[in-house]
Amino acid sequence: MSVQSVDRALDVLEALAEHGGAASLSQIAARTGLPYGTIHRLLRALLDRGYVRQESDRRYALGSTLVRLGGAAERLVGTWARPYLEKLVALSGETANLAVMEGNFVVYIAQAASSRRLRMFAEVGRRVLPHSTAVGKVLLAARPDAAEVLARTGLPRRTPHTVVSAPEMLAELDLVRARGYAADLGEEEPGVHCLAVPVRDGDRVVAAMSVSGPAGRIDALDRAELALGMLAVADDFGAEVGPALRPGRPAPVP
Amino acid sequence: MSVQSVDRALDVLEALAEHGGAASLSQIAARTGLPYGTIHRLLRALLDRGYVRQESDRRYALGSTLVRLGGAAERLVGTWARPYLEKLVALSGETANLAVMEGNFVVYIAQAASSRRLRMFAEVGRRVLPHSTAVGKVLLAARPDAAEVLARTGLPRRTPHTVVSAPEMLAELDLVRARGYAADLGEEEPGVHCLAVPVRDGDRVVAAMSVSGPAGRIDALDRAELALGMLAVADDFGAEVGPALRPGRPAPVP
DNA sequence: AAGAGCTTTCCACGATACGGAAAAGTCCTT
DNA sequence: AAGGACTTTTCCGTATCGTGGAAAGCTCTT
Repeated sequence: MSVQSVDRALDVLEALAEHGGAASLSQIAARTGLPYGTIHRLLRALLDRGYVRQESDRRYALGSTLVRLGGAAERLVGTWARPYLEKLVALSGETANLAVMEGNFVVYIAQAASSRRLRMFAEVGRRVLPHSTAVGKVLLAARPDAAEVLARTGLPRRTPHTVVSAPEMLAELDLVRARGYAADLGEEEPGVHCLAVPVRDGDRVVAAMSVSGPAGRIDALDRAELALGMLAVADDFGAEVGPALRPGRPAPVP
Repeated sequence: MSVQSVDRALDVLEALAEHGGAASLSQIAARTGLPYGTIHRLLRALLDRGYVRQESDRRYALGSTLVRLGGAAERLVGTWARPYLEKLVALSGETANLAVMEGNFVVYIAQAASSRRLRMFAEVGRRVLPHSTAVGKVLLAARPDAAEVLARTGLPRRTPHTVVSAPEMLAELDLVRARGYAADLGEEEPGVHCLAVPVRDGDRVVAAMSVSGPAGRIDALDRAELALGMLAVADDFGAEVGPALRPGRPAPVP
């Protein structure tokens, strides 16, 4: 139920992105499994529009049109979210993020950085699996099909603390639902702890907001109290812009 | 020599961007001239991949995948350009930008900010008409079809200093070609002056670099001397990464 | 100089996207 | 509330448009 050539063109773009933004035709072929002729034709189409540029060594790289388009998309999402994320920064002193579910992945779509010297690096645009992050757990906890998602993605170990057993994760999701927030205690990145709460549009969870920082500083905070404050911010945000984040369809199966 | 459905899908994305990132199906139809059924099918394909989101009022908006891709593209272009832009900042003390021509527009694709308190705001991703900016004049001066571009875009007045007559602008472009750099003396934004130089790949101008800041500070500098320094930096940059900026096709006519 | 590897072009086939038109849904207006 | 106008979504037969294998053309090694 989609357009083959568009789908493949997007595959090509994403293959480029995963190669750090630049790759040769054969590298793209290896990654996408598409025939050379096809890739070349798609690249020409993207080239004509500035979505891709060709370097002097014939490799292909993501082009400047994407900078503009991505900027527009980011501004769109960012303008809505910024004031609320800044409230979270004020509340916690740590970097705040907004994330949504995209297929089986979690994508960070906006950020407000803490003003502290030691702080989380910008990760707007980053895609991670849900099982090893606080935002992921919140989003997963809201899905009736959480078990299937985990079955599809697996629970790869990211650090010694990552929860790698599906039943254990499902039990933790019950806990998340019960207390209304999720924690990540160095499960995605060693030494980095996070707290996340759901953003609701009515009774539906459409996104998650989190604060993250060095383990020591996060653990020094009263977790339940901070979560309470975060929930208030997230509820305000959800009431204002929730509908705009609502996904078009339930869950694309890979 | 391109793929119809990919081309149209990109038209749809760009139509969305031009509507401020969100638009209804019929608005997209009005802008692209494509039949409803076709647009709907393309939107579904983009929806499935997260390039577009559907809001609760059924309007379509640019999606979060674009944030990720745009970020990757920006990082890519930025990495190449940063060291050179920073040299310009060191040279002038002002914010430096890299811009390319995209169709009839000028797009800023990278920036290095001045460390001064009063400085230009980030404008990566911004699209402006060429006649009212220093980078625009440099890029226009390099095109044999400058007159046609001006005829297509017009020369809308942005400030009291904007040059709004095409013959006058063409005369100024001659001057730009002759002396090798262009100036914008408050023609795009009141009180903001810029100096721009071409980035060459061989004998071809593929981009422009500029420094911009408050009128007083820019005017205090020796313009010819600064331009000379900037040209040296731009030539180095062009020699290293010029080919990657080379546009794929001449100029899409709107 | 010649080869190996990668990129680009070509072309006949048929799968795929097209798009008009009808159905379904939504939102004003009376 | 109910009708009507508009917008969005679905449908389906047809012709077009994209497909991909294979050959030609480059470029950089051995």
